[in-house]
Amino acid sequence: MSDHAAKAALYDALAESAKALANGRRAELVDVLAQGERSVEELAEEIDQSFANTSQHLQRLLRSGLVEARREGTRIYYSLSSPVVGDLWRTMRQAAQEHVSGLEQLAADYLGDRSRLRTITRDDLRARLRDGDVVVLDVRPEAEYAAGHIRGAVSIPIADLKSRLGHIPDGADVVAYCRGPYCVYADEAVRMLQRKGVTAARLEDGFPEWAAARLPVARG
Amino acid sequence: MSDHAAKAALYDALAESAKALANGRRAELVDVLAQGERSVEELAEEIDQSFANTSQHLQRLLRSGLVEARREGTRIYYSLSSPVVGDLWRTMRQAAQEHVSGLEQLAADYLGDRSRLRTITRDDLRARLRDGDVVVLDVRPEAEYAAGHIRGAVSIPIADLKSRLGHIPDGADVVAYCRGPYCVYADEAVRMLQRKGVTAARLEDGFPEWAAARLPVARG
DNA sequence: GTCTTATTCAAGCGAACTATTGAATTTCAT
DNA sequence: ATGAAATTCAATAGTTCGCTTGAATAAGAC
Repeated sequence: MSDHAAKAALYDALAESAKALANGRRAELVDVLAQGERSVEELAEEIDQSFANTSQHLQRLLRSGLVEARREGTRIYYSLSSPVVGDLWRTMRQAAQEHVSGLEQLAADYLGDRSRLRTITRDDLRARLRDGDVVVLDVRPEAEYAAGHIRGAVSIPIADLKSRLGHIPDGADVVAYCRGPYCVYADEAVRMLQRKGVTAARLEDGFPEWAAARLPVARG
Repeated sequence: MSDHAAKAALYDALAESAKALANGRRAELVDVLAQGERSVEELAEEIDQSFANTSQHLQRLLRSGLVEARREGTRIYYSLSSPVVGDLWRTMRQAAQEHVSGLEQLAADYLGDRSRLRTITRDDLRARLRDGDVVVLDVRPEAEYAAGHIRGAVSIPIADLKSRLGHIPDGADVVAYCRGPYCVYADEAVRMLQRKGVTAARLEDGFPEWAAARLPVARG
């Protein structure tokens, strides 16, 4: 093998990890898997695709080594192979945010108007958690809360929020969070709370970013 | 537009930054551009491709927003749009290192046997620079040294090393570095020095990694 | 065993990607 | 203006990608 053929082959292999994420559906899959392991069925539901297509994308991720599979009875659970995969997804998302044109508009199309949605940064939330003057709501599905959440947060899945509004103490200052910057649950929660007269804001991003920043987390 | 169509469009856009890097030749281009701006001609030479093909890949990177172009007379110089692009490339490379199977073999095919090549980490080099008991050699082309180098390093492009071996003081302890972990210049330099009886090691990676770690750098 | 459920496999087809070729464009120098 | 150099454009062909459809497996329940 000539020298530049060997070099080309090496860089082709390095590009494999990018190829694995070079598809919107696979990006969605990784985004969901960053919350914890999932079965094919759950994943297909999350990304609005057929089983066969979802399975195919998962096979591709599996071949790239970025995800792992585990069989449990009749179900197969997929998960990210390591934290570096989450890093890759977040870095790639940030690069897109800074450089891909038209992204803001697409985000607005999906998320709606966020201009009236108060947001706070991780550092702000951390400081306020230390002061203890804030109620933090994890509005993801319960299983995701169990797999890991911001230390001190309470689990109220978005679907249950309406019926549990009474549990929010009067005059509370609420911060809601969910999966990440493009997750709609926290937006919904904040809007619902604001309509009820509760002071509420959303964390700028989600749990994976919190954990990646090595801020305090808890499980179970 | 229905909700899951909007979501799909958003994630498609987020995946654009990965698509831009999802090709070995474009990965090589970004790797070179991480050293500083280059003309199309220089880039085509570096990645062993035709002008037309190189230009095409650059257009694609341009469309993704990851690189910028600047005209100077008859030449057009490309450069990375921001540091986050370098972060993306390094993260993606690390993900490939950890998860893409067969990569080690491909690296060995290109780089040859590295088992006799002493390597030192960034932190080690930093400590030894503080103690002042080491000669650091930047063996990249001179223009790359000028665009930025490890503070305290001396520029001896690999092509000039042979004729300047006399300048290495007797009994010196040398560390050579170049573009990154898969750059061959430092390997060559260390081998050449070791044959001459000089104690030499290569930095595990290259200048962009040093700079990204916010270790001391200099210019000019 | 048979049935059911979860997942994968296999084939097909339109779309996008990649390298090649040769012509066209832009800028500078004469 | 004319010519030369650097780069891009346009057309092409082979390859891979991505979604659909329907059949095939694998594991557990009956």
